This record gives sequence, C-alpha cells and structure tokens, in this order.
Amino acid sequence: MENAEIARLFREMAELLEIEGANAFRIRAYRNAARVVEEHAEPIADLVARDGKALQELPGIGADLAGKIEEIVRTGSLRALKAAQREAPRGAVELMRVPGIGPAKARVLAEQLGVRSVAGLARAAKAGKIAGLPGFGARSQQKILDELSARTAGEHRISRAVAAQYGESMLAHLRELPGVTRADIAGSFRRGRETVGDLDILVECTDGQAVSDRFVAFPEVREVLAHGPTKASVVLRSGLQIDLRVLAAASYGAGLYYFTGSKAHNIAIRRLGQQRGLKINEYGVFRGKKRLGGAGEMDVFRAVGLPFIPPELREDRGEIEAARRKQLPDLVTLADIRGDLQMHSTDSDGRASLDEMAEAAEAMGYEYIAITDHGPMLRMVQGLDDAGFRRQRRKIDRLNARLKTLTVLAGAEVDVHADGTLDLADETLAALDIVFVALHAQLDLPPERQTERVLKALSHPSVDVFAHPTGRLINGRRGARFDLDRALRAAVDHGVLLEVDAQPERLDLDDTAVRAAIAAGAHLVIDTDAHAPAELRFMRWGVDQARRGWAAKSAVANTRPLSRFLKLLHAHR
DNA sequence: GCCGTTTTCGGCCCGACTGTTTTCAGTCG
Repeated sequence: MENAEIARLFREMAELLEIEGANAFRIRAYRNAARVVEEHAEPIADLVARDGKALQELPGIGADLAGKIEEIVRTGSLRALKAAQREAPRGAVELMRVPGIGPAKARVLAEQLGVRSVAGLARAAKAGKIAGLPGFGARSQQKILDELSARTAGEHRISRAVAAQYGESMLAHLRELPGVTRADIAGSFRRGRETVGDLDILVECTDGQAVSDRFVAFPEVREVLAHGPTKASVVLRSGLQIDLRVLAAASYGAGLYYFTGSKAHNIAIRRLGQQRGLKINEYGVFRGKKRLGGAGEMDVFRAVGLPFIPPELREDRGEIEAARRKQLPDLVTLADIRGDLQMHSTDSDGRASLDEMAEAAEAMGYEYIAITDHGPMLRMVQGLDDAGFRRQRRKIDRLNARLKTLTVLAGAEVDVHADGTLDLADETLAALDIVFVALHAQLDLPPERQTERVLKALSHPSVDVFAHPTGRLINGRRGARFDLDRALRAAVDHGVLLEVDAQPERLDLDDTAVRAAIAAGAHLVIDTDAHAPAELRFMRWGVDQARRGWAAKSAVANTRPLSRFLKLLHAHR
C-alpha cells in the first residue's frame, strides 16, 4: 500500500464531504492527513505493522484517522469512503476537477441535470441546459464551454525550469511599467518545488489598475480569468496560469510571505499570531486596527517570535518547531558548490567534447569536475568499454596538465545489472577517481529484488556515488521501487554518497528522500548530469531540491574543497 | 476530525473577484 494511495483516498473523501456540505474543518482534516501521509518518507504501511500507536504521533492524525489508515492498509479500501460515494450524486467529484466548478455547483449539475462526467457537462453546456440552473447564468455556461474546449489531454504540473522562463519574462514585462518598484515570483515556485501548477506574481506599485492592465496585456496571454485593481489572473498559450497581486510598499513583505505559502504553513503561522492576539493577513500584522508591520517578511516572523524561515522549508513539515528551537539547518546555496560531479562527453552520449565541458566548467569558476561517461551496457548511447576508460584517463591527464584552476576527475556512470553486479571490470573501477552507479534498465523489478540489486551494488568497494537513485522522470515514469531505508543505511555503512541529479526532469532524489538521507547520516552530492555545456547551469535546480530536503552545506559533499572532498569520498575504500 | 502552559468543548486563517444577485454565495488561492 503506497502512501500516495492512502492520500488519494483521503482526498476523495474530502471532495465527497464538500459535496455533502460537511463541516469545513472536518474536510480540512482529511486534506491535511492526505498531505502528511504523502510526504512521509517511509511507507505508512510499515508504521502500521510496527506499532499501533505510531500513527497518532503524526501531526493531524488522531484516533479516527489512524483507524482509517489501518483499515486502508489492511483491506485496501475504506468503508466510510464507499458510503460517501453512495450518498453523493454520481459524477459530482469528477465535475469538481473543472476550474470554476466547486462542490456546490457540481452538486446542482449532478442532481438537477444528471450530469455524470466532464463529457456530459460539455454536452449539457452545448445544449444550453446550464444557463437556467440556480446559481448559473449565460456567462457561467459560456465559461464552462471555454474551459472544456481549452482543455488539453494529460494536464499536469509543469517543470520548474520551464515555469522559470515564463515567470521571469513576465517579471521583466511588468518591471517596464513606471511606478513598479518591486516584483517577485512567490508561491510554490519560490518554495523551490520541482513542478508548479501555476505562478503567483507579486508587484509593489501604487497604481494597481495600471499593473493589472499591463499584466493582462502580456503578449503570451491566451485568456483573462480575472482582471481587478489588485488582483488578476491569466492563462498563457502554453496553458500556464499566472496570478497577479498588487500591493503597497507597507504591505509588500506580508503579501510576499502570504503568497509564498504553503497554505498549511501559513495557517500554522496565523494560528501562532492568533494566540498572541494578532491578525496576520496579506496586508500586514495587526493588533485590532493597529498595524504592527508588513513592509518586510521579517515583520511576520518577528510578530510570532520566530527567526526567518527560508521559503523552501515552509511546508508545515516541522520547520516552525525547528525555528522555535533555533535548529533550522543552514541551507546549502548555489554559491557553496565547488564542483560538478556528473557530466558526459562525446565519448558516450554527451554533445560536447571533454575539453569543451572542462572549459565551460572552468569558466563558471568551479574548482573540480568529474567526467562520468556511460559504461558499455547502455548500448543505445555507445558507452565506453574497459579499454575506452583507460584511453579516456590518458586524455584527462593531458587535459589536467593544461588547465589552470580546474581539476578534472576521471569517473564513470556504471550500470547495475539486474543481479546487482556492475557493468565494468573491478580493475577498471579501481583505477577511476570516482565511480557512480545507476539503474537505467529494469526499473520495474519487484521491490524485494530491486532492493537486493541496490544493496549489492552499494556494497561494491569501488562505488562512490549512487546516481539518480530512483530513476524516476517527472511526468514520465515513476522510477524503481526499493526499500529506501535499507538503501540509505547501506549507503552510510559503505560510505556511498547519494546524488541529487539536477536535470529538471529528474531531480532525483526528491525532497522527502533527501531529508530521509540526511536523517540517516548520509552525505549528498548535487550535480547536473550535463550532456552539454549549457546544462551545467542546471545546478540551481538541484540546489533548490536539496534545500527543500533541509540539506545544510555540511551535508553536501561537493561544497568541500577538492582535497577534503576526495578524503570524504575515499574514506571507505 | 484535530487539538489543548488559556480549553477535553469549542474553537479551528483570511480576503478578492465573478456572476448572479438586489446583499451575497461560490470559487479560488
């Protein structure tokens, strides 16, 4: 039983309760539980098996929800959910997935028109049956038609790297307007999330209408969803939604804080404020009518007696308690990174030569890099064989003699066979400066076999780094399933470092796994897996992901100077 | 449904825009 499946059942329960018109806080309890379960690094099912009381230690899980989790783990389903499904008008939950349709409207559509699906909704709207319903009119019918026709198959959250391009372009567009003194991307993007559903942009300006007008006039805009004097919302041709808020200087910090979220974090902070008799909203911190602050984000933290919490940690995953105890990690930054340890050259599937990659890395100011071309197993990319790595080593030696400030390490990204053995001879591996192992094929082995495969690979004496451990591709494939806890313990025992691969579609390990790795005592490396010089710039995405996993500079091996990095790397050899 | 150095009951974060309404419910973030 996957954590994600438990979360899915709780989310559906929340939706059904909304349609039913249940207590809003009860609904929130289910959504909160879904989030807590989903973000828990180890399988909740293991927790159930180990100790009946452990579930209730999780925040927001009381006796009732703990019982429901046990039921789901034991039986694979939830009776209360089945009952709620019988009660609710059929199809209403599906209708709620359409923007602009919430529980109340979904219920009316399902009950009064018998609409059972999004397809049925489209038919009803085309037939003009919706306009006369209570709460609906001609405009809302047209809006549904527009929404459905604009729908693209397989909608998903878009990658952080792509969102950055649109967002930064919109910021530049808004900053050209006179009177705009500040503009930032807030929301999940600012929290460093690997994908974003939409972008939230904040602008400081005294003339909100002018900002809003310019915002909706952005050339890429396909549709204007809202267009008010302080708030507007558009959809770009790419399908990306961008929301705008305009704030005065005195409120900018409170607004930036508020719209950075996460929602769960904000609620927890506002509750702290409430306990102190304060009201915290996007305009500032207030005691009664009196404004105590709001120009800077620190005004909010000061009001509730906490130090600054970096945006990447604002997920209500224990950061408030850690802040109270002054135990927040000193998060790694892009500037801390001294070397990039995974990249490819034309010797395997890279698009630039070894020399070109090295020169690009030197120009970026790195102290060291590693060239980690593929071994022979990945035939489609024509990897190097044992003799090929010996030849490459001689090329790297000549290159190092020529380079002024950069040291190039000779490495390899070696495939792990299904039985856990490696794809290069032991003598070849022993002669390299740094050895990455990775899973590229047979990612769908049963978890027990996959775990054995991983444990055997990590125990090989020459292995230094476990590259993109799960092999998942965001919006692509789910990645290998294995016992992460055992793999982390093995990595610590054998001194193997865990990679955060900075390719925007990988970002593997993910944030929760990073946090689990650090808790287990493992060290990380953040690297780009670059296949061309331009991809060396991906490092920022890997650093963001590591920060979301609470990675301090000290937890990331490639923040160390070369000599200390090598000492750590080879301590186990 | 959760939670408690104010509480085991009574709270639970807060506000803008839209469209359908004649003062506000629904939706969204």
